[in-house]
Amino acid sequence: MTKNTIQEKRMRGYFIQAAKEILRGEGLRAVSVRNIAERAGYSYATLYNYFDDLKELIFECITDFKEESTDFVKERTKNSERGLTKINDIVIAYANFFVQHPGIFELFYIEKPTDIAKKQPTLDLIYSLLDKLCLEEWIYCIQNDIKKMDEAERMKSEIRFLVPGMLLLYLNRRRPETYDQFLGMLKSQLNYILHKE
Amino acid sequence: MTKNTIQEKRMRGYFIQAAKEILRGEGLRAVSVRNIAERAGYSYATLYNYFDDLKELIFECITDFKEESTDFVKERTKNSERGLTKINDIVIAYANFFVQHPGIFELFYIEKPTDIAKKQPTLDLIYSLLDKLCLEEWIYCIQNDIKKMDEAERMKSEIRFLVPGMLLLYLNRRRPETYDQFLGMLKSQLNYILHKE
DNA sequence: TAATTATTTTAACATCGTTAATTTTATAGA
DNA sequence: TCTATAAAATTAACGATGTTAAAATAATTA
Repeated sequence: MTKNTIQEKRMRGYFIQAAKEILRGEGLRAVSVRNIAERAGYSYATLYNYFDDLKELIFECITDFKEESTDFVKERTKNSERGLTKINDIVIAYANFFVQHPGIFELFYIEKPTDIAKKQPTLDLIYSLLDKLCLEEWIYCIQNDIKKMDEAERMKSEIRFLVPGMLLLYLNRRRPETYDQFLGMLKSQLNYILHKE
Repeated sequence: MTKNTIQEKRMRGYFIQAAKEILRGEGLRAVSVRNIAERAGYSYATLYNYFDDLKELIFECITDFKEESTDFVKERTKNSERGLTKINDIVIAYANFFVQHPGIFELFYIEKPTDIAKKQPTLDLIYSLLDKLCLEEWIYCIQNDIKKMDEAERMKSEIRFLVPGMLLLYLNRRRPETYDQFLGMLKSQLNYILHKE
């Protein structure tokens, strides 16, 4: 059944593209089978010729968005001074991406995968995304004796929980209330984690 | 319309009770109007005589669960040595409560309030819950010169984001994979936050 | 007991994801 | 080019969902 022909891939692409547009614009709760199909220019049942179910389609979007976020962060930090400064900037850019696309945050961190089996790699992808974005700079820091290995590990761990935690409270609970406050808080937390003695 | 008679309150209580049972047992996605009403012994439309909509009922449950979590934490930490040790224990007990009741975590931190206006106090409640649980001990620490005021503030802030962040990744993304790993990580992070110099 | 009010229930609507049956389109062989 | 067959897309339908309006029942009052 999985012929994976060019046409088949193209069709999948149409639906994925449509789903991504809705996700980006209106978030996860605005997505529906009929919604996506209409935007893709097909009937709702046609979708099921190319995806097992809606979940499969949605999770296809994740890998796409993962690359978008990676590009976004890299573009924004390509001129940052190497080392801790760059790590700082990467984390801020990463958080910024999700503030601009709350629907993608939902997808990455909140949406429950009902059937976990198949998507384990996808979950790994998300969990290690921020780590991967920073990896190169952490290596740089260790090689240049800016931080020790175990220090770096602890900081990575702190940041790994800090960012989703702050985003969750800001995007879903509006705490703090303004973006400026959010950014200020993130910067101060980061500054403290990275530069404490 | 809001007569608030005893009978009216009783009726609301029946529905709230039913909703809480489902939330506790099967989580938010298992909750439905017909579901709750059946468990409460009434028809589904009767619910709308006592609540504007399902959301209102669900958010009523939050205040109830808030007290349950407070009791849970207090009971679990009443014998802890005062000061940083007790703060440590409170945070761990708090996290533990949500691990045992993931549906309540969803309600507290994840579920999006579509109409924010009315529930602003409820959101404050959640945001400051852990802070409140620890407040007494932080005062103790400051008064006994264990920590300075600004140090304490920074630690409170770190913990405020750490706990939801870790819970989000563990409960919704199964990272880390086992509860033991989760607990170990939480303890090590807490230990570092509270005792770093 | 009769009339009125309050409460509860049933019926209905629009939406959702998904499947089966049906129609349309494309392909193959003559 | 016409026809038989395979592939693809569409419509119809099912069982859910939250919510509202109309109908039926129960409680209260005169």
